[in-house]
Amino acid sequence: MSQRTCIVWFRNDLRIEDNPALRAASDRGAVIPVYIWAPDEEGDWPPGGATRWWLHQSLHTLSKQLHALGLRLILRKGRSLDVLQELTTQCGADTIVWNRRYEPAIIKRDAHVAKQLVAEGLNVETFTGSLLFEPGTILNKSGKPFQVFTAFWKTCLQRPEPVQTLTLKRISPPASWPKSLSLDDLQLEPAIDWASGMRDAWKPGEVEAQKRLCQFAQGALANYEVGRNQVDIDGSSRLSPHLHFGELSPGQVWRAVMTSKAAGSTSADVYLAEIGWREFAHHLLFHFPHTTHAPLRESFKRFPWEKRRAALKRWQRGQTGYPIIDAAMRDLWATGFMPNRARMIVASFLTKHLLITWQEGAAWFWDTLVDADLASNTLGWQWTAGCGADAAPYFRVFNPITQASKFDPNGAYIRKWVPEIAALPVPLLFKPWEAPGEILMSAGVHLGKTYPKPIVDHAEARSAALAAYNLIR
DNA sequence: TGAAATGTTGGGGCG
DNA sequence: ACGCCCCAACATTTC
Repeated sequence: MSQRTCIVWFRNDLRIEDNPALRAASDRGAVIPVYIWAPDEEGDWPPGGATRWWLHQSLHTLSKQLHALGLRLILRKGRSLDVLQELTTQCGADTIVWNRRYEPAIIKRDAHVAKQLVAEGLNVETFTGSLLFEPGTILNKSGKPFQVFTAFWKTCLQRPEPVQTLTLKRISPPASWPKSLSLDDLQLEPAIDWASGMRDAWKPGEVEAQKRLCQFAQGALANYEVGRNQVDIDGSSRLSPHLHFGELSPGQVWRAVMTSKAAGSTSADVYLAEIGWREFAHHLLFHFPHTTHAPLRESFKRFPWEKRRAALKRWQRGQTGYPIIDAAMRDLWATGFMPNRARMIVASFLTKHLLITWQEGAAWFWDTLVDADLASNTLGWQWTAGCGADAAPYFRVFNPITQASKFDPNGAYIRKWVPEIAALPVPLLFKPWEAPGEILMSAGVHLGKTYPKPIVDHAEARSAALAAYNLIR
């Protein structure tokens, strides 16, 4: 009697360890791992440039890992349902398994795919693989979704702890392998090579993700409460892209924190709460799928956003004349990343100083971040703009000078990314327009030529933002 | 997971 | 010694 054959549909779960779908498949019979490139099934959010670059590297390492287990990663592109149907027929597979994703367009697609496959007599099993808590299961006393983080997270923490880790026992290949495209056929990498900054900053893939997790849990975690805000030394974990692509499961992160020497400290709790925000974002998107493009708070539909093409471009390229903003935006452009503190500062600047819609900011982040995640991106931008769940009050306008002096006190971050003003001393480095002529001269800075004058005046922009927000109160 | 304006307090200089 | 003013430091409120 020939063994059963099971297709594992890999998506944002590009790992071997603690992978419920892969584990289930290996228990069922022979395993055929598949990745299908289908960007036009992602609704209004096809993967951006940085995401595609990362995905290429991550698929490469996953493929190598599977090879070491005696398997292959079958790569395909096209309509997911068509590919899966073709493969099940070709391989005589009777079961298709995957770990669930929660983006609105993907939920719809997956439901359709599952329905069709089941209608053909195939077994479909799906799993919770990228979240600690399944969306829809964390509700308040009246059975509604939480819109305030602390209440949400408190409820999560009362649930049984995620303690299990799934490991593979044995895994067997099918009798024969179906055809696969080569990774280059997917054309994920940029035609013009702009990714050198990303190559220097990142090592995608499960093995490196595990290393970074280990390093973080033994190192920066202990000082996370303070360190996460220090953009100059970067005390953040930098695990977000690994989590987004599922190279790590949140359960693995959870356990690494709980078994580290920092376990139980305030820093450990603060870090776990960040994992909690990730959960919160996914749950919110699940309950309020329209928030990817519309504000959660209805009143913000009336907000007088301004169309400022030129200003948007200067923000995107790090040419606003505010050093901390420009440093962060150039960091993003070069490395596909920005520390969370910097994200809040630049997001506040775009929406409040420039009065440009958060959707424009979200779109830019979507294209440039290696950790671009629809749920987190949506929550983050709506939070900053003041129109989302548990949002920052509308009158909270970050002062880019104060923020820089607090979180980049020596100016190291600014000097790294805005070298043309590096010779200025602090605190003038944070506000070059206040520097006396002779200091600018000796630092080789010519405002308006070698570095832009500020795009707006802070005090004026602040009161304009407050006035605009008053209109919709 | 702010910033700025306004209010209060208390030490020290000074007439 | 005393009151007055200045002002830094801190607290509160307002946006």
